[in-house]
Amino acid sequence: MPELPDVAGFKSYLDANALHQRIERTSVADGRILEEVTGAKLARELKDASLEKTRRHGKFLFAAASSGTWLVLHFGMTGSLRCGRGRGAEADDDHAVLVLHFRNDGRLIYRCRRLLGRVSLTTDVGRFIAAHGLGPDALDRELKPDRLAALLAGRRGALKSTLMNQSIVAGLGNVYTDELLFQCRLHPATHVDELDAEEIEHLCKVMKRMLRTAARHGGDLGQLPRSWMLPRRDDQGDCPRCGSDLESLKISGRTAWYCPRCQKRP
DNA sequence: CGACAAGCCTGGTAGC
DNA sequence: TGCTACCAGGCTTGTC
Repeated sequence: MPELPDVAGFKSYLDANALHQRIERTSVADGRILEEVTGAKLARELKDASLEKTRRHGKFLFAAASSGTWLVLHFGMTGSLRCGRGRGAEADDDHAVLVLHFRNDGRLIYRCRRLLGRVSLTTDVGRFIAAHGLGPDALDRELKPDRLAALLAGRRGALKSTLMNQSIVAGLGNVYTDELLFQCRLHPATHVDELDAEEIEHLCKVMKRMLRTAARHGGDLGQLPRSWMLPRRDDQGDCPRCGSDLESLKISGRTAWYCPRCQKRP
């Protein structure tokens, strides 16, 4: 379930392990993850180049190759990165879908168990973001409360699905949206048009704080504050605040977990 | 065996 | 009437 904090973790991982190494060859184990690019083109563009720096926007990770192109990684629900060295580094990895083999015998492995992730190339990150209709990154400094209010203005759907809409704000998924609603004490069925300006301002501040905290830990659930609901988000879970059993319901086809006592319907 | 989880795209439709 | 926003369904596969 890679959302913004998890992708931020992949970014740090790639930065620490896979930059400035010359790429000898690229292999694609399953072409279904490729978007508007062929395996042959990907290999051609990356051969003899090295990854020099990375950028993240929402749930997308971009890695600049020295050849001038950007490798675009989206992780779907089950994607992740891993680096290996030596023979057999990916032999034990059934879900290695894309592998960059470096000259120094290291490799960057993009894993994707359910093949819902996407790999692409772009020459212009800004244009890619615009073409995919992505809204501002949820941690963008320019995304202040009044800007969020403007983005939500005129919307009438459920707040939860609206926050998960990547064309409005990029980065939040099902899991962190539940946590955000929990921290704001908003019932998951709350609709956007029920919020006043003050509530949107609070929502914005809590969203930033939550995502910054989670991103610092690379989305590692074990390191999140004890006051958070997220690690308990299942039918065994109880509310870290009041101890009530957590409940779930479906909002736009997605499971929403919440505390029935702390998150009252308005 | 069928249900379910997740992100996101598609297509039908509800609502202004 | 016409457009947009909304939402259910499908993709995918491992797990229960």
